Amino acid sequence: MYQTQKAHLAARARIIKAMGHPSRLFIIEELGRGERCVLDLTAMIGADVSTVSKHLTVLKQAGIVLDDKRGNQVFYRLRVPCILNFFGCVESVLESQRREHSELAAYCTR
Amino acid sequence: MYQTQKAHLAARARIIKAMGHPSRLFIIEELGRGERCVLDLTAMIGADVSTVSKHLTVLKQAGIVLDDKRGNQVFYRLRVPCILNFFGCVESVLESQRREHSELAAYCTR
DNA sequence: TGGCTTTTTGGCTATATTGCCAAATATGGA
DNA sequence: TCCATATTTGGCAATATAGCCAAAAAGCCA
Repeated sequence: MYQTQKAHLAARARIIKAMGHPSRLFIIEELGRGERCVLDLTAMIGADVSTVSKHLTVLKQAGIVLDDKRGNQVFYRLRVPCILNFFGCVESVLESQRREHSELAAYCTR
Repeated sequence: MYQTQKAHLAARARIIKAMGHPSRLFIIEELGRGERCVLDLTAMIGADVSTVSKHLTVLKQAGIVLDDKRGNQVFYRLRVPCILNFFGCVESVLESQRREHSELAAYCTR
């Protein structure tokens, strides 16, 4: 196995792993209906707020969701519409991360 | 959240979780090309045979792969063609498990 | 039978994940 | 400013996961 292939597999695995939890899967489905704040999701899931917040952090770090702080609340939404077309979505996430990285790189040398 | 929804989410999560590892993702892709025995995969992955065997067990228990013992070797293959159409695949796996369960139930009462 | 190959299992350690509580942080409003 | 609300962070304990080695199990062939 090549090193580049390993890295690619690890990147995919990171995203898929982030989806591999019932509460996070629920969050993804719910965000498929529209943006939600942390307490909304917490009420639906029925766990501690801090737990839900950490799940959201996992999803954010995997590049699956985006957050938007408005006033007191933080609204989360899907970064890419993942639910129906998943493996394509893994690629979309990776691609948009690559885009972001190259934007960042371009910004730094500007 | 309803109990049935929870169970459904947990079932999905189990399958996705099984895919959330680089070596297992590699195995899935490789099996997408055709059946492979354990040593074939082990050589490609470059880990201990026992490690690869355990990854295959995880995939098997998740309903992602099937095994077929022929003589000395065990050949693994995908149970459903997952790679392109993933979320549909989650459902296919679940459905085929349901089918299997109802077959089993029918068998037991026969 | 005995030896070789292939695969699985048991056991162990290291590491990661999950979930809670408590505390910190941030924001808006009285 | 002070308080209430919303969210995140730190810390901890319980549990799960990953990887290796050694050993067991199963099949083939001489």
